[in-house]
Amino acid sequence: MARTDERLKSVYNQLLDRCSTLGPEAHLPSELALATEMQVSRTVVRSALRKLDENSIIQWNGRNKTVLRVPDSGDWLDVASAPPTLDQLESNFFDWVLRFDVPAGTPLNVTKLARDFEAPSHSLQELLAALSRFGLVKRRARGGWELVGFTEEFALELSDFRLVLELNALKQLFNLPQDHPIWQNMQDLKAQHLALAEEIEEKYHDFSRLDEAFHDAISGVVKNRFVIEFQRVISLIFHYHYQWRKETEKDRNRAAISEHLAIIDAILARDEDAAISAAEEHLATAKKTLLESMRSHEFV
Amino acid sequence: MARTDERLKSVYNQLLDRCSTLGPEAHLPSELALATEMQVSRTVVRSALRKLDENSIIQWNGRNKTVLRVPDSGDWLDVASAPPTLDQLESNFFDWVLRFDVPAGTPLNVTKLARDFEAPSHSLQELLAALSRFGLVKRRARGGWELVGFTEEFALELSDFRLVLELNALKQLFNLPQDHPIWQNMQDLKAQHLALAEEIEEKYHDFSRLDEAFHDAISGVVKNRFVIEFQRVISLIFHYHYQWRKETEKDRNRAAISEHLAIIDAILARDEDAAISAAEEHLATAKKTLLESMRSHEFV
DNA sequence: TCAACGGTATTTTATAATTTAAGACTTAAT
DNA sequence: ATTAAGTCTTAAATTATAAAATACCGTTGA
Repeated sequence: MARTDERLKSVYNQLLDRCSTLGPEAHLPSELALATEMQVSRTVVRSALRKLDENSIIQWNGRNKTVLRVPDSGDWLDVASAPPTLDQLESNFFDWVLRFDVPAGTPLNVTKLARDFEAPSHSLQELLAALSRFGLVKRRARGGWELVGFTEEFALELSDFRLVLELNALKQLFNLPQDHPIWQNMQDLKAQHLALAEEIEEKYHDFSRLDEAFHDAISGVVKNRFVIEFQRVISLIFHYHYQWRKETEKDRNRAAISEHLAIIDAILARDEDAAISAAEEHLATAKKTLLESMRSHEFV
Repeated sequence: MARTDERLKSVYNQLLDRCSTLGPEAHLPSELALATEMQVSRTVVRSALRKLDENSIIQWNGRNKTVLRVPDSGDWLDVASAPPTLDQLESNFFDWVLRFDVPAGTPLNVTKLARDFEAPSHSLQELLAALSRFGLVKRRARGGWELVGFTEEFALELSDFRLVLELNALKQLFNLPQDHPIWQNMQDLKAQHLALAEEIEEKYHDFSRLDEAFHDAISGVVKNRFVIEFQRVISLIFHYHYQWRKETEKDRNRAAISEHLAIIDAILARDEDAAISAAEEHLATAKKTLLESMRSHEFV
């Protein structure tokens, strides 16, 4: 019923390492120096030093910290595996929802999810609170959470919003100076697309990576925290979605490559109108595919 | 270390009310009926019934629940005032940040904020987690939170994003059928703007409400949960910001009214290009004002 | 006979106690 | 005088736990 002493253990082990390399009789640096180096507070360093003193590995007396003996292998504490970060947790969550086609309206059990994802339930609560802002989950009337999930409506709205953001990015792209790296980046992407088109029969799986790179390149020109955050969620959802909907992957990717190339060519030709209409077309296809694959799975 | 029994107390009191009106000898409805009516689980109803039985206000025996006596005023339990909802909490938070010009980088103390806002610290945590998605606050390296806040950069990005969203809304507006309520709405708004322009000298304070109504009307045509959520945050920030930055309010509002009218006229004339350029102009002014008022406060 | 009801047991949620960690301030040593 | 160590207060993170929700099952009575 308190926080874990993982940090203490970690610092203790790091100090053991230090004692090993320094050897007996050596003196350890100041508390502050150690704290800064190990990126923890002095309190933790002092706790670890006290523990080392108790275990007679060092003798600690004021600012005098003398190594008594070289620690042996049994002295190291095994530090529990760190819980997943919020980003990892988010990925896990999307992964779970899409992999198991979790239907809309499913009640989300925080405790169970926390167990499954091996995360503190408290982090789950936070993740759900954050996702509720995007309308992906919602709070139930008398406590608990519920998946709103990937309904058709959600997919439509997601795609529409993606369109707004990408067209905006595209417009901004044309205002960039000639020496901006984006232009070279587009040349490179064109080459990569052409290369993949050649070998689409075998390597069609590689498209997913290229797709992400392409959209990231375009969206990346917009330096706006709101756009960036949304883009993150959008690409996460598209990414996971396509990962579990692979029926007509080859054909779909072949088509997408030529659509990408149309956009790239328009960009390289500095033809804004052409680029925008090509992008509109591409995103319309993406929307259509998303909806079709959802329906074919009797998803929702 | 458990949830509060506020719900139990509330149900207990409601049952007391019922006993009062029914009078002695009367029978209470079934557990399920009571639970459905009071929007709680049967467990709570049963706990409350047990308590009433223990206090000899009713006699409870299986499905027989007889009122023994009319409760007197001392029987009612005083139920603690409900903590603020997440929406209220959010408003309180913005209010606090802008009212006190809380500078960027300020560490946010969850416990202290929870005390100040009289909310469970757990709700604060949730709010911060959600706001971090909009880049308003961020998690610090070793625990805790920090206000990113209303830096100039933030304001710029906010305005830019607002522009993207509103122009998008405006474009969608022109696709709406002739019998859509928006057109009448615009007529009404025009009248209200003209009326306020007449009396701007005295009533310039009323503009803030009208401004919100105008922007809400335009943004409201977009039925997209992502847009709506963002719009909500954006208007919240603009709202609070203007509430605490009143220097040149009269002039600013006078100018804004005529800009609004330009947009409205273009909309009513079904002139999309004119509407868009008028809106671009208006939002550019809003951005300029936002930045100026921030600078004049040596804000940040 | 069967639908509604109450009893019981099992989750699940929300909260607060608890412990670790952080940080501010004070004192001591070089 | 400057830097480090000691002391103490406060905050954050996590778990233990009571409260509430819910699922299940036997019972009652129309």
